[in-house]
Order: sequence, then C-alpha cells, then structure tokens
Amino acid sequence: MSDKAERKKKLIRDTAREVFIRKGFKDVTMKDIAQTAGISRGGLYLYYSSTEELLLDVLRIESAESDDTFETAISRRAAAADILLLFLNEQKKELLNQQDALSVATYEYAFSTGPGESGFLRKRFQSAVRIIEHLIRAGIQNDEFYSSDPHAAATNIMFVIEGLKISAQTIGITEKEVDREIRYLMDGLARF
Amino acid sequence: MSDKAERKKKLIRDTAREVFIRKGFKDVTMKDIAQTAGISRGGLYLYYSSTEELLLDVLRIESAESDDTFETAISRRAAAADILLLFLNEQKKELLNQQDALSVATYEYAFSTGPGESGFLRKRFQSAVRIIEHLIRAGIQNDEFYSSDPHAAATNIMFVIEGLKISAQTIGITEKEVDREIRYLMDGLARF
Amino acid sequence: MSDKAERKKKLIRDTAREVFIRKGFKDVTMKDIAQTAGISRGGLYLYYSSTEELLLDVLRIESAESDDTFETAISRRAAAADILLLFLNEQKKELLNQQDALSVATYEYAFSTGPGESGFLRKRFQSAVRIIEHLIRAGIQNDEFYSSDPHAAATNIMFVIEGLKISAQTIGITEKEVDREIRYLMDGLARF
Amino acid sequence: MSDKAERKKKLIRDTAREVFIRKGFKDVTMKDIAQTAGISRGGLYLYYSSTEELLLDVLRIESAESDDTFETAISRRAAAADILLLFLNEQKKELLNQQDALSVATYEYAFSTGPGESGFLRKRFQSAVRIIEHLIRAGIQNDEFYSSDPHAAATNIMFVIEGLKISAQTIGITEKEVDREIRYLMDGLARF
DNA sequence: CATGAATGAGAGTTCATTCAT
DNA sequence: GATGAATGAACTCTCATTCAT
Repeated sequence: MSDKAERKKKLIRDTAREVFIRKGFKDVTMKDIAQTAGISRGGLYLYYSSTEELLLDVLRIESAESDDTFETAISRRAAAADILLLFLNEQKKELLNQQDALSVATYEYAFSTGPGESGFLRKRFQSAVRIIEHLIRAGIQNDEFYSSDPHAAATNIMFVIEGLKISAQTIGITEKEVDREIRYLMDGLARF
Repeated sequence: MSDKAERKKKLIRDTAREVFIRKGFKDVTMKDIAQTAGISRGGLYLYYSSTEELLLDVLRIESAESDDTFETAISRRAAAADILLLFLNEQKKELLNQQDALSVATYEYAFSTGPGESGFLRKRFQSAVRIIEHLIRAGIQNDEFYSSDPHAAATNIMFVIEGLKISAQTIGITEKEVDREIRYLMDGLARF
Repeated sequence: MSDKAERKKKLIRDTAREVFIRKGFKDVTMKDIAQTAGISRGGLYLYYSSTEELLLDVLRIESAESDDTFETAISRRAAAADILLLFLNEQKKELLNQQDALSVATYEYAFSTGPGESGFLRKRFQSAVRIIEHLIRAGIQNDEFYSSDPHAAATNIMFVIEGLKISAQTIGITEKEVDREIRYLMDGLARF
Repeated sequence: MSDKAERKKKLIRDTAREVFIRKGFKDVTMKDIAQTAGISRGGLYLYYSSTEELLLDVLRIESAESDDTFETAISRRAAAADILLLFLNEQKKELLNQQDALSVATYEYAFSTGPGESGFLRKRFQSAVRIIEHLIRAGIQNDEFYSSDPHAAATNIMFVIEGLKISAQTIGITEKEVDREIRYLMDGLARF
C-alpha cells in the first residue's frame, strides 16, 4: 500500500508543480491543488498539510533531478570553457522559458520565510559557486581562463545569473540580452 | 482643504510604506493599512482604492526622492570612480538594511503583474544603466577606467546589483560578501 | 432665499427623476443622486433625507403635470371615443418609451411599502377609472359606445393598462401588441 | 450521498422561497437565507452562489408544480367555461394570498434584468395565452362562448390577470374586485 | 447654507481546516 | 484511506449618515 501512496503523492506533487509554475506561491491554495489533481480537499490533507510543505517537496525533487544533467557533463571531462558555457546556457534556457519556471514560486516562498530561512536555497547557491570555481581553476590550468581570484569570479557569475533570473520575471528580458551577458562573463575570464 | 487632504494622503502613504516593508505586497490588506494608520476602512478608500494603487504611489514618491541624492553627486563633478563607488555603496546600504526595504513588495508586485508589465521597473533599470555607462565613459577619458564595451559593463553591473538584491532577500547576504562583490566590479573596470 | 432653495430643490428633483428612470428605486442611493446633481452628499440631506422622500416628491410633481394634458382634451368636448383613444395612446407612448418611465421605480417603491400603503397609487387608479367611466357614459349617450356596466368596463380597461405596463417592463412588449390590445378594448365598447 | 445533497438543496430552496415571499428579491441577501436556513454562509455557497440563482431555481420548481394542477383539469375534459373559471379562480387565489406570493420577487428580478431578458416569463405568459385560446376555441365549438378573435381574447385575459396581479401588490385589491373582473371577462366571452 | 471627510455597518465571497461517514 | 460537507474567519468594497469647518 505504501507503493500506491507513493504514486498518489507523486501525482499530487506533479500537479502542485504545474500550479506553482502557473500561479507562483502566494496565490496557490490547497483547494487549487486538490481541484487540479482531481482529488478531494480532505484527501489532499492526508499527504500534505500546507502549500509550503508541497512547494518544499516539489523543490527537493527538482534539485535532485537537475543536478544529474550537469554532473554527467563534468564527468565526461570536456573542456572547462565548454562546460561553463553549457551551464550558462542551461540557465539561459530556464530563465527564458517562463512556462517551466518555478522561480517565481521559489522567490515568493523565500520572501514569506525571510532571508536566510530557506537554507536549501543558500546551499544550492553555494554548491553552484563551488562547481563554477572548480571549473575556473581547471580552465586556468589548461590556459583557457585567467583569473586572479577564482572564488570571487565564480560568485560574481552566480550573482549575475540571479540578477538575470529576477530580471526575467520583473522587467522582462530578451534572449539577446542574456546572450550578451553570457559573452561578457566568458570574455571576463578569457581575457588574455 | 486640498492641503489637508494632501497631508492625510501622505500619512496614509507613509503608513503603507511601513506596512509594505514589513509584510511585502501580497500579504498586505487594506484593513492592515487602515488599522495601522488609525483610520477607518471606509476612510482609507477615500484616498486609495487598492493596495496596488498604494504601492505604486509609494514607489513613485520613493524614486523621485532617491534620484535626487544621486544627481547632486554627479553635478558636483566628483571623480567617476568615486561616484560609481558612491552609487554602489548606496545600493549596498539599501540591500543590507531590511528595515528599509521595499524590494520584496516591489518584487511581489512585479510577479503579480507579470514580466514587463511593470514598465516603471524597466525604466528604472535602464536609466541606472545609462548613468553607469556614462560614468564609465567619463572614467575612461580620465584614465581611471578601462573597458572595451562600456554599455555591456554597465549592464553587467546592474545585473550584479539585482542579483545581490534578490539574494539579500532570499538566501541572505553579509556585508562582507557585498563588499567583495563591489571590489570585484571595480577591479574589473580598473584593470589595464 | 426661499426662492433659491426652491430652485435647488427642483434641480435635485429633476436629477433624481432621471436617476430613478435609469435605475429604478431600490438601486438608487443618496450618493448616486448627489453625484449626478453635482452637489455634496451633506448638501443633499439639507433638502431630502431619503430616496423615498425624493421619489414621492418626484411622483407628486409628475402627476400634477400629467393630469393637465388630459383634462384639456376633455374640456375641448371632443367625441368620447376620440378622447378615450387619446388617453389609451398616451398610455401606449409611455409604456413603450422606457427612457421616460418612472414605472419601475414606482413599482419597486410600492413593493417596499406593501400593498395599499401607497395611497396615492390607488387614488390615481381610481381617478383614472372615474374619468374613463365618465367617457363611456358620454359615449353611450352619443351612441358611440355600448356597455351594460360602464363602471366594470372602465375598471377592466385600467387593469388591462396596468397589465400592459408591467408586461412592458418584465416580458417586454411590442408596439403591435399594444395596438392590438387597444383595438380589442375599443371594439369591446363599440360592439355593435 | 447525492441524495443527501439533494435534500439539503431542497431545504435551502424552501427556505429561500419563504424569504423571497417575505422580502421580495432585491432585499434578500445570501446571509438572510443562510441564517433562516440555519446554515453557515460558506455552506450556502456550496449549493447556490447568488440570490439570482436561487430565485431562478425556486421559480423553476414552482412552475413545474403549478403546471400539473392545471393540466389534470384539462385532461378530465370538463366544460371549457368551467376550466377557464377554474383557471381564473386559481389566479385569484394566488393574487389574493400574499403569504404565498412570489410575484413581488419575480417582478423585482425581472426589473433588475431588464425587459425581455427573463425569457422564462415571456414563455410562461405565452403558454398561458395558448392554453386560454385553446379553451376559448373549444368553448366556441360547444356553443359556450362566442369570440370573433380567440387569440386577441386570450391575450386580453392574460393582460387583465397581469394587471390584477400587479395591482394586488401595489394599490391592493379586494376579493370582490377580483370577482367582478372575472365575471366581466366571462361575460365578454359569453355574450351572444 | 454647503462641503466632503469620516465612521461603521453590512454584503459578497473565498478558503483553510476539521470531521462524520 | 478517501470524501466532501460544514464552519468560521478574513478580506474587499460600498453607503447612509453625521459633523466639524
């Protein structure tokens, strides 16, 4: 029966993901999710007791999956510049594709808990910094990159990405603008 | 009597500002503001008919005031690097001081209208880019700065600032981290 | 000053009349009337203290004016059938012209006071019956009409008119339908 | 469980019916009905989402039931004059009995939607006309009635009934007056 | 007289959450 | 487990009515 329950939970989670993408976090109600999932309100409470719990579960699964893509690229030992570009283009795709964006929901949730409370976000950020820093150092050894402070460079890249993400959701942003920014970042490292 | 009304409106606006800072945008109700301002709900509606209208008015006043500070600095014809540093430190102060932050409310509002809908945000962003670009060009002429593409550099700085701002509200950020980032940006321009 | 006050009262009354025609009785608020008349809410209360008071005043003036038209026709000693037809066509014009209809407001007001409470309506009805009966009797003497019970005939005509009026406002009614009904009434009297 | 829901809906409908009879349409609020039915406001919304929806449902049931009474009379093949008299007396009973009158609510609803918008009223009217016309034609064949234009006669009868109905609610009307009117209508047909 | 600011009551409506079935 | 009925709290918004100016 635990199997059946697991499948039900997944159904609910997938539904919730879709609703969060469509409506962010604050506007999503338990009723929304129950209706969209086609189950009863009472039934939903058997599995999740708040939209917060739901979003956290959605994000947990999400990050587990997204890490995969990236790590295989690294393990294939491609050139550092290529992997970094791959990473940046992955981010670009995500931030331009509003259909597939949990970012608004994530932001809204983070706002409602207050800065620093959503530890997993900081972890996610730091882990990305570490990977980028690692790539930069590798690139330096290969003479692909130059940087006097790889950590600062990596952090800077991540802040730019965060800036692009939030800008995409607030002021709007075009593909061209993202491309230009990516080139600027790469040039900054490549400089001779 | 229009004078009295204007003062009342200001009272409401100031109250709303405080509430928006404390609770963001989505969680703020007209009742909240009325209660905090110590007036009746019906009375509030005489001046503003929605939280949206209130936030927009708060932001309008805000930006009018903040522009001033900056422009006086420029008009005093200080060194470009100094002005840029002044600007960045102004941003730093704002993003570290959560007490005085309308950013969450602004983000939440922007989310609720959809990307690009809040035209004033884009305008604000672009106007900042233009000023920074102007400073960079001035700095280049003075041999303070070097940049092969001042516009790209200015845009990059703004994305970093946006990234710092959102990070301050989500993952949390320390003064040290901001300082390091500011130094990284300045070094990027100074590099010859 | 009583003159100026009288003119103001008339302005308010005329405005109210227009509003009552447009919105009936129940939906009209003191605010509506004040706004439409372009005066302050407080000012309105100096002259009228409720929509009921206003409607009653509007109707009082109305009936005083409408009686005139009809009585001149009678005093000109036209043929009974012609006068009756004139009367019926007057009614027809009114009930087809929704722009100029206080009937909905009157009905709604009567409903809110309960049957028989609006004595003036009954008086108005009975006075119309009396006039019609008088005309029928005159017509009988001229060999224009025939009726074994002129009072019953007159009452019947008034009920038909009331039926047409309410039908015009509920199920809707065409000019052709009204004409047919008028002809039916006239034929009933003229027979043979 | 749909059975239980049906019973609850009926309870609400019956309560609403009573409230509509007592207060008409415009003055009835969802709160009124919830309180009278002894349920919570939220609970009421599970079944009906506006007073309009409620009234329409009440009227729908009402007309379904009232049709029955009449049709059985016709199917028993009584004399046309008797059936017509039965019908008129049915109307009489209804319009004199204010306790059991949805007419005010119906009128107020019709006013609020505008003439012709409440299609079911016109249908109801026309169907009554058709039945009366049918009866008159049957009566003519039996030498009970005479009429040169049965359709016009039937329409006339319905307008009289409408006139009596609205008069009962506005100017008030006595049983004697209704009886006299009924006699007048019957005499009009019997006249040979 | 006249204004219009101010209050407070009240209606509509939506949900989170619980609970009997 | 699962349903969905039910409650009650909250929020939005609109006016009648009063009152200081």
